[in-house]
Amino acid sequence: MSNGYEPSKIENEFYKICEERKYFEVDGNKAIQEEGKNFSIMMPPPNVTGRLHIGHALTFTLQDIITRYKRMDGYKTLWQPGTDHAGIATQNVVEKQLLAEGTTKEELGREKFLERAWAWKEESAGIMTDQLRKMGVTPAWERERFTMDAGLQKSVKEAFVHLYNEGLIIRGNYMVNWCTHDGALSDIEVEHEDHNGKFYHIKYPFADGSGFVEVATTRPETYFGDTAVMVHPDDERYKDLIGKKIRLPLLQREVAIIADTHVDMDFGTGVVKVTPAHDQNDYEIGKRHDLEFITVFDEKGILNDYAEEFKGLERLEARDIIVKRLDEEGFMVKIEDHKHPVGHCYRCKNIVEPYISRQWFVRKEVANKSIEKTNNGEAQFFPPHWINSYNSWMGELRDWCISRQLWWGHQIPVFYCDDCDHEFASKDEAPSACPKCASKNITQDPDVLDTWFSSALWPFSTLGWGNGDVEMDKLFQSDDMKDFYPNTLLITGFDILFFWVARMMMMGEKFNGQLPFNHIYLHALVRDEKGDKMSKSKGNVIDPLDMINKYSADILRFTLAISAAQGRDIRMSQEKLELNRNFTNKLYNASKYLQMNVDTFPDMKGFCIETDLGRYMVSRLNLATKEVRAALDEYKFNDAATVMYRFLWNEFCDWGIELSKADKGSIVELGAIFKEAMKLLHPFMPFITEYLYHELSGTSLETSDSIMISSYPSKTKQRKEEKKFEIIMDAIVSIRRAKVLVDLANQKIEKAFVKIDGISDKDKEMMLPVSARLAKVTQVEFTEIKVENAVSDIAEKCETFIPTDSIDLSSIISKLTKQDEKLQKEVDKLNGMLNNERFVANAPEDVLVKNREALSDASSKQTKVKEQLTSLKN
RNA sequence: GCUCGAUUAACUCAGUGGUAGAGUGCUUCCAUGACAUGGAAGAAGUCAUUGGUUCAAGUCCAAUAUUGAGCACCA
Repeated sequence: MSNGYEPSKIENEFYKICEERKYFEVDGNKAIQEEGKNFSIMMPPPNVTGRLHIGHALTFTLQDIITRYKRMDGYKTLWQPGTDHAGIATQNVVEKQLLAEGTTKEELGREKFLERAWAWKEESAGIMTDQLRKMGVTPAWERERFTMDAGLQKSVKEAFVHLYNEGLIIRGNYMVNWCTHDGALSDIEVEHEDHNGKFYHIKYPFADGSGFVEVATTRPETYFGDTAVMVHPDDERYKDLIGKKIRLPLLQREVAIIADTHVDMDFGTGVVKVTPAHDQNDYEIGKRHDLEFITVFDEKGILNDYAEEFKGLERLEARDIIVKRLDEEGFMVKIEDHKHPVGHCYRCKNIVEPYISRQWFVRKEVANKSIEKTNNGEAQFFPPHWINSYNSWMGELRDWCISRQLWWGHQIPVFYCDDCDHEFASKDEAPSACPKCASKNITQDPDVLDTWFSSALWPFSTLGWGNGDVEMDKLFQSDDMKDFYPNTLLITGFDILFFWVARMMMMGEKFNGQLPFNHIYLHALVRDEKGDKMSKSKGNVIDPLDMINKYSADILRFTLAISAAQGRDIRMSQEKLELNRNFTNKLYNASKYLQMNVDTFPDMKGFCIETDLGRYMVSRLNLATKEVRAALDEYKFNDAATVMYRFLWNEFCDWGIELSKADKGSIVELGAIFKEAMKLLHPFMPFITEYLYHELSGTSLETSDSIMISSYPSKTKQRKEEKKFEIIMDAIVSIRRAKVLVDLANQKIEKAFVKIDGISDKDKEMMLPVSARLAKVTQVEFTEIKVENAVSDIAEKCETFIPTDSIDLSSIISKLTKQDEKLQKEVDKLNGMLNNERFVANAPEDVLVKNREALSDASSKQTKVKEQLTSLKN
């Protein structure tokens, strides 16, 4: 072990071996699988052309920890990997590439463009999954899927056609969110952000020439589509104007002044232009008042004939030109600064327009049963408060716009007959004839589905649902749906609760009659050390791959896990990584110590631990095992990691190893215990634990099984030796404290006396060499009485005396006085409680017992302190 | 505006009605044969504020303040 631990080499090698041995697959742990124990978790498919970022690192680390835990705990385990075709994102990347080559997708044509997109997908797909491998994660790679692979194309069609035939997918002309670059977007794909815009006050003259009203708008370029002007019916200022006609500025078109309570009299001028084809509210008003819907620009945002002299201009570029003309013609009253929210496309950041368009929608009723079942507790959120967000979003659910004007994606499986206009949905790739008139002239809808439509099916489409016979034998086992649906757990970020989780819930329930998950764990955001969001523009991005190179995957994983408290954002910093690097260093050195003394160590299984120290450490390991399991079962990753940090460093190293220096016979046992602890830690730090385990066993991964398919520690019983060691440790600390009093803290001293009651002679005998070694005293002696001419320390379970000629009385007196004050406080508090009749009457028995004991301990300790003080003062 | 969080040691954060916890940092000391990426001892708290429930509140309830997120939104 002398040449040190080289994480990068070990991590790559070990990963490769384990993957080749198919440990990650469903039956990778066949030898330890227990009947009826199944565990399944779906990887949220990252974008196929994406790059690993710190958020991925967190989510996949947590998923891997749970998966490895379950796999070692005897579960038949499926962690389903895959990537997402990410419609808009990927198409935009390919379009940019074309642009750089001086061409466009239109020039290329749909078929060639798709070839390009597939080629790009093939080229970059491996990058993300290779980066995942660097993290040391263990999904069942042989079952890796892509949301547009042949099988999933089938299952998407299956789902679509089913919903279509039930009338739950409909096509209609509605107002949608329109990005002039990316086309229709669903409501959640629009990000609202405050803009420092302008408020343009424009004169709208009466048609009869008798004056004007002042109308305020933030989007003057839409006024060509005005089909009314609106005031509040109760507004005294404008009451008489209702019914009057307005002639729109620069145009000959006349519109009526109508009244509607939607108007806020106190905002702006109280007069509102109504543009039903370009504003969500106006759309509703237009329908209410039976107004004309005039669309003034095309799908690319280019103004049309209605804009008359401005025809051909782009909507946003036209704004200033229009305003200038209005001003020249005397229609402009004033321009104010105005802060207001503006919707942006979540992919390209373009300003989104409300736009009337014919699109496909999934009706919101699809979700009804999933909402009901979620609230009946069929699926459980971690942390639980997320159900509130889920419910509030579900409560305001609107029809989901699923058609996208893209080429990259699942083309909508609806066909139109060119001859009889019949419309039908079909699972066939290319239906040959119209089912109504048998015409062969049929055309498929050119649009594709929202990426999230295929993602919504992920928890079951990957289990073979709707896949037909595509790669049946390779990808699936016959019982997959039975074994793995509902998925045991979903781990993902709260940022895609609506995009993805809610949609999976509705689709999963709809097609399988059961919600797709038992547990849903939503993790928080990873921020920088100051608590700021990481972003490229701020330059505060921590790249997980850099951190793996600099530290190791183990250290990155452990740091993320120990920071992952439920419901709280994670502050990531190099400092934290360094602390955990120190921890791995500690583990490495502990192994080195063990091996300096003994060459190889047995496994705990079937090995009898006989020494006092061994039995004590086993007891502590058992406690740690119990706590780690409990924490993992509740997805408290931070608690589990903290328990192991504490056990391995503060208990095993600080006490176990140190005590073993006085009892070399126990070292072989400590090694066995350490090896078991490596198994406990393995899900968090898979590589160094594997390495140390084999080092200490005298084996190697190349020639023997990995601990990742060995049984997870399960013994949780505690032993009576704990009491004994509490006393020993108390005595050692007490002697060390007493030494500080005579300024001999780290020097070896000749003699110390310890006064302990209620301990057997045999235990005393065992204590002597141990305490002498750890407290650095040549000779420790027991005493029944107080030792004169000595400094002393009063601990929980004992008193210590160090004889000395030169005692600095003042420092000792001040220490004892402080101790006395503290004890007095404690005694007072406990007395107060125990003298309170109502407390004694109401508190449970165990609390009473505990408090009585605490009181008697505290007051007997205080008595000793007081005695010391008196004798010193005399 | 509505909803959901957060507020605990100098810092980062745990905390499950029953005497307030960890790591880092700080103070003092130690290069002892696993480890200075280390070891020992210690100091450090009005649990944001104010009420309430309870024998008992950091923990439950209400209000306030500060702060973060999500949703909605005024042309």
